[in-house]
Amino acid sequence: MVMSQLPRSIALIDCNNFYCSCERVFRPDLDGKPLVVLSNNDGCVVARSNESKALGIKMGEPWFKLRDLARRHGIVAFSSNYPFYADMSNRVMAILSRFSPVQEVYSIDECFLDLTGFGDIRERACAIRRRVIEWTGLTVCVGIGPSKTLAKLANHVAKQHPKSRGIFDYNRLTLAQQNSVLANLEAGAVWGIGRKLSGSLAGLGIHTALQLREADIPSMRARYGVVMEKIIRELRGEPCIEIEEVEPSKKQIVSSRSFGQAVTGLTDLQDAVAHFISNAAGKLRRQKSVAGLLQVFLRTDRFRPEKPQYNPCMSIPLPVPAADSLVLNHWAFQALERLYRSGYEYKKAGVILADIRPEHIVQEDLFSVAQAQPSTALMDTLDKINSRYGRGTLKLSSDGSLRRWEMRADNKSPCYTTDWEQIARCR
DNA sequence: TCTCCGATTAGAC
DNA sequence: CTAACGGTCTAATCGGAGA
Repeated sequence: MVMSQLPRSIALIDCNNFYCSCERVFRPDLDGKPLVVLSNNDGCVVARSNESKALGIKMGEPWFKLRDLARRHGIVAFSSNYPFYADMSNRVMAILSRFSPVQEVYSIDECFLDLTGFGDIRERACAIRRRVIEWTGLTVCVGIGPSKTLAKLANHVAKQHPKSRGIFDYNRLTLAQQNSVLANLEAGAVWGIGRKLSGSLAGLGIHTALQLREADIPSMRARYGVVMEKIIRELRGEPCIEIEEVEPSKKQIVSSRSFGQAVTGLTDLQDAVAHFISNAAGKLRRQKSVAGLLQVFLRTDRFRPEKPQYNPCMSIPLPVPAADSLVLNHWAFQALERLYRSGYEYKKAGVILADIRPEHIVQEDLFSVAQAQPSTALMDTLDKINSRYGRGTLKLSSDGSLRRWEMRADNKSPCYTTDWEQIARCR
């Protein structure tokens, strides 16, 4: 017997204007006002409410260029509050996970659910929306399609058309309707097609998602590689990108920051680097890995080309792979001392942990005296205390005591959901 | 000539 | 008042060094 394969129903659920909506949940007085949330250092716009989008504010725009517009329209700008958004995200993801056994948390505000085989998909999508709004105050859109790429695309359509009321199921369309949806979408709206690629595609006369779907796979693959082939196949309804239920462990961990003010002295840089190391090493230990390579880099202000520029970087292969903050910090300081030149205004610094592998298969140096990683126990204790009493309760003595490099954050909301002290402070 | 590596690029959010 | 332009991550690709 030949079974005709029903298309899979993959849903992409995405919170609308996530960071702005989080802020609004606890500030209903801001309903109807244009809101933006700024990146670290209050640098760029990374989230906009509908009112801000209507004012023509673009994603990633530098905030200082918008000061005038902001004053004229009473735009409210929040500094980003990541612990708060992360907590709200966890709540949303926990709710969504009840609607399917197969979930991939794709980003802080998005996840894929496999809804294949559930009876009334549209009813299920409605239930998802209702539940998330009721339990968190956040609004989500649900896009459904036979592949992740088409689910993303359906989600995009759901967001664009108020008529869809937040839900769009590509699988329910006739072939003619599918064609018309794709014909009305720019190729650049397809997941994986960014600025450069849409420009290049336009040169080939490919402007719409429909034209991209119809493109010749062998020649597109020859020109652009495997990724493009997968995108085209997925647009044709052939799933090529699997749902990843278990989060793969990181292959690289970066901790870096732009400074609130230019930094010139070595001690300030050491202070910042110690902070980056404890942050990165903490993440490394959380995923039970060790790093074999450490990189340290410094940056001057690239937006001021008239000032002397110096952007050095140093890689240190570690004699024994490590996750110990003290060990990593030791090597980072060695690198920093070699990189540092006085007379420059540093605007950013960071560390990168690479060559990452699981901690348990670490091969000890054959000839070293068996010294079972001296401060593993110390790091263990440090991690436990910090996770119980809050990040930054215990830290390296050289970490963050000077804080001259600290970021700008002029309008940060309280950590409403994660910090009792700050909850007490709101009315 | 082939392979491996680091650096660079492109994309996502 | 002024100056002010993010952070993390992956995969693919490229080009040079070394086998």
